[in-house]
Amino acid sequence: MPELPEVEVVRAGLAPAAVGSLITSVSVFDERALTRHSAGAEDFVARLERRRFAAASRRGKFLWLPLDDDDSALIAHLGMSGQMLLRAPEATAERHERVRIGIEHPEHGELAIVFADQRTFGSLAVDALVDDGGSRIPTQVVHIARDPLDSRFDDDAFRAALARRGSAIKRVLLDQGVVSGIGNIYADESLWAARIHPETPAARLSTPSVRRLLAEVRSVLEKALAEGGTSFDAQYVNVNGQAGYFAHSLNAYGRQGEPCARCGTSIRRVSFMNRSSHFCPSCQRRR
DNA sequence: GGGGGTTCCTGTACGC
DNA sequence: TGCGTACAGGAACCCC
Repeated sequence: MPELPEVEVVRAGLAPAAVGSLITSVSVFDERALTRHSAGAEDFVARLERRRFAAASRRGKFLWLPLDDDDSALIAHLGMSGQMLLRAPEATAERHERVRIGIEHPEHGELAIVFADQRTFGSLAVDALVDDGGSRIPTQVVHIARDPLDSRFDDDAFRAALARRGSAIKRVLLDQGVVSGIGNIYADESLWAARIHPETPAARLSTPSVRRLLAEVRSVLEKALAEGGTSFDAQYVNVNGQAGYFAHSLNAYGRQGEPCARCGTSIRRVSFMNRSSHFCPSCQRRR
C-alpha cells in the first residue's frame, strides 16, 4: 500500500524524466481514474496537452507535477494499488492501465508515464495551485497536514493536536489532517517501536511518549524510504516496476502469531477501524 | 468540529 | 473443479 516512503520513491523516480518534458499525448482508458477531476476526461486531456512539467512535488501521500502555466498541476493519489510507471512510448499496455501520458524530454527523448491501478482507489486530476505559506500546493492538498519528514513539520503543534483528541492514537496517526503520509503499515510499525498500544487515547500520551512516537515515526519512514518502500506483491513498485525491500524489516505488521522481536510474545492482530492492527500485547500494554 | 462508521473496488486466499 | 465469501485499506462522506 503506498504510504509516504512509497510515494516519495515514485516522485523521485518520476522527476528526472518528467521535469522539463513536453506533454505530447494523453489517453484516458478508464474514467474511474479521474474521480478527482470532476470536469471529466476531455477537460483533463485539454489541460495537459502541449504543456510542460515544471517540477515534481509531494505532501504526505499526494504527489503532483506543476505545469509550466504556474497555475495548475497534475496531481496523483495512488490509493491502494496505484502505480506511476515510466515506459517506452510503444510499450504494450499494463494489465490495469487507466491513463497514459506521452512525454518528450529534451535529453531523454520520448517516454510514457503510465498510471495503472488494480483497485481503482487511486486517481489523477489537473488541479489549481494556491499559496500555502510561501509554497504553491494544489487545492485538493490544502487540508493535508505536513508530513513528519517535512522540515517545516511543527512538533509542538502535533503534540497540541494529540492533546485535543480523545480518539485512539492509531486513528489519529491515520488522520491525514493531523499528520500526513502514515498508513496502516507504518502506523503499526511506529507504535510497536514506541511501545504504545494502538488504542491508547491520544490525549493520554505524555509529552515524552509523544516525542518518542514522533522519533520512531521518522525513523521507520526514513528506513523504509532507504529500502525503497514496502512491497508485499505486485501492488507497490517504483517507476521501473521494481519492488521495495522494507517488507523484510517489519516487526509488527502482518506478523500475527510470530514472536515479538523484543520480548518473544506472539504478535496479536485485532480488527480496528475496518482494518487490521498488529501489536505486541506484552510490550505495548494498554494503560 | 470531534468522533466513528460506511463506502468505493478487484485480485487472492481459503473453506466447503 | 467450482463456487461463495472474507480480506486487503486510503480517504471522502455521512450522521451523531
